[in-house]
Amino acid sequence: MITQKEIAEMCGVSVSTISNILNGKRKVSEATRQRVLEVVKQTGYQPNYFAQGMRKQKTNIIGIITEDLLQFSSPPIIERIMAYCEDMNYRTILINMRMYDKWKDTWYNDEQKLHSVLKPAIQELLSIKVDGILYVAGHGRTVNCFPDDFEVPAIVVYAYSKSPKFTSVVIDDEKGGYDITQYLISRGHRKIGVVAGTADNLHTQKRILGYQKALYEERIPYNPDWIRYGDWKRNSGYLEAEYLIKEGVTAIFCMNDDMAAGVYDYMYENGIRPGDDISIAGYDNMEISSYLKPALTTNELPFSEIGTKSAELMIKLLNQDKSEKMTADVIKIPCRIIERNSVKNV
Amino acid sequence: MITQKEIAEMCGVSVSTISNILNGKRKVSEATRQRVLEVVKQTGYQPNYFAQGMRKQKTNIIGIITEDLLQFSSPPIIERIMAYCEDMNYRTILINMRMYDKWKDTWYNDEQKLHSVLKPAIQELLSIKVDGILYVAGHGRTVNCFPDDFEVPAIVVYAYSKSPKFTSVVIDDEKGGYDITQYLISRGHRKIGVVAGTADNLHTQKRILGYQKALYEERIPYNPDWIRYGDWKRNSGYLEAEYLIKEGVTAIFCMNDDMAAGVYDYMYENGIRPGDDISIAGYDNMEISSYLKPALTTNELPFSEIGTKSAELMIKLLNQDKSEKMTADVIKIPCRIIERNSVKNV
DNA sequence: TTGTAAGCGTTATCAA
DNA sequence: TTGATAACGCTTACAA
Repeated sequence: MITQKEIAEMCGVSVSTISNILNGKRKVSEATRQRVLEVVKQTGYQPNYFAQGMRKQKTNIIGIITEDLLQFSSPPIIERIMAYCEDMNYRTILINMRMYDKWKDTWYNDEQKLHSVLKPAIQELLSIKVDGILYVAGHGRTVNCFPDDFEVPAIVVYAYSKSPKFTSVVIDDEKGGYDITQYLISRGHRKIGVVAGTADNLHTQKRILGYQKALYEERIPYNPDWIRYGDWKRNSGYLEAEYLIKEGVTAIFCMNDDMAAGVYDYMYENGIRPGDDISIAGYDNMEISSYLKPALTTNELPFSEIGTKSAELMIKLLNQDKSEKMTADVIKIPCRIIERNSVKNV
Repeated sequence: MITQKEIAEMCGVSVSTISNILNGKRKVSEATRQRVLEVVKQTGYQPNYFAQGMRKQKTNIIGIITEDLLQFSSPPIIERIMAYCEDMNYRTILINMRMYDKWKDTWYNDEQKLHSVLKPAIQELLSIKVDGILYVAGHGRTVNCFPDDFEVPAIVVYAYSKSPKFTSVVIDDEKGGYDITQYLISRGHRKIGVVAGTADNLHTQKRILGYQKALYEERIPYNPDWIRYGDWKRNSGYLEAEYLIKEGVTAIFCMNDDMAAGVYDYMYENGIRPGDDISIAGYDNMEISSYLKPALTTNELPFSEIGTKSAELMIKLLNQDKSEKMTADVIKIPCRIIERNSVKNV
């Protein structure tokens, strides 16, 4: 690994001159500049980030902490964060806490478990002197990741920050629920059942709010019995379909595609044609939604936009004056309806 | 960020004493040891990895370079690498080259494109003084990632290293093709068609070899016309199904689940019952395989094992004597057949 | 048993 | 326009 010292020797100048040239800091004669840059190019010299970071106390590195890399939301979010940072000449460093591997699904609201792995992760990033930290949640909820007096710029991604000191970037679930319901209504449906997620889930709650809002705006009465809570799994779509169909709904809004598939299952088994007889809308735009027959109309999760937006905000945070302290905020990214063939006019 | 110097002051000893205690290097009086460790704990002191790495020229960090984090193979492989390294007290650092984002699918055999991003990535890891590098390919093939005289321990994961100097950890495709064919034969099938991947693909070629071997062992004549090359997409399963079925095969081995789904499509459209009338086996064990009706028997890709094995080899490499130079090798990890309902006895 | 000092590769300050 | 030197936080050889 070639160093500035070696370059200096090869050029017959001092290391500070090399450093100055590389950083464009001071006036240097064009002659030496050329000579040095030539050697730098030839040798393929790369600065040592460790040494740089040590000296400058800032590294141009942005730390990313992910709750779980295997969550389907994580890779696309992280990918876009990395892309944006790369474009802006920042490096990234990723710490994967692997919560699911360690605790299955018992950690969502267990602060103790979370902090037992989060604290070392943060320490590591701090010790490495990252310029900022992005916390990428793997499960949407309100999460307490950073202490209120945290000194490094930090943003919470795909979950709501408990502390109002930190900006969160989240899915706009209320709008998502609203849009889907609105879409169904625009196709003439007025009796719309819902296969919701688990009742304690934030996504579930906000999407229901959106559903209510859309009904309200159209002056359609809201019937709480038509909200059926599932567990996000295919079978709970199957189970709740029966109830809703007996209630006489003309459309069913499922809060994920798997449960929508379960609704299809029930319909096929009972000679009801999805789409033609009863309309169905899903959520997530997972692979399965295009495989279903008829292909499922669903709401696409905006992971890429969430990633890009988060990185963008972080870099903005880093480049602002300390004085003008950007106020923390909750940034909501809308979903996009993917129209396929499971919703028909009534 | 608390440093050794501050700890030293708080304890009234020198920094070298602190360092020695922390690294268990030299004899230190139990009294001071206790005192120091107490303060360390209280302050939550964390060593600065930069400084450590600079001084020691070794960091206990393993670099991971991934061709593309969004490939479905990458996250599970990387997850297991990270898990194993964490267990063995190594940190990891991930560089995502994002090849697909940059060049769609035109980069597989374009060394120029590859090296334009790989070289800086390697430089970065080198400058950071990682102890070793794992190269995680996103597309199975023979790849030229490291120069022959590369000084840092390196392993190629999910692809074959062009240079024999480096160990590769790959899927055992030949065994995979063999196992599936063998399985079909054991169910009484003797006329087995294949919907293969693209002809120039390494996975395709090796799986065909396995197919041939299984036929040969059972003295079943090999009919090259029954190998139909697709493009991995669902529709090519649909297209090739027609030919194979007209040829009178009783079973079809598809080299991925998507193409198997295409075969199902053709069968449904033509009143042929998948499983009952003609048996089907897939490959990959993607989500869709359990959704198909009947659920698809398929070969699971051993990403976790590949990840674990790679990390294991790396750490073994790092801990061996320089002298006994472990010989580079090609480690083949077998797939596992997931039996579902698409294969019936004939 | 403990401390001093040099050095890892940079950058910043100051002097020449 | 350039160079010497100190400092960042840590480890280690050597001295005490």
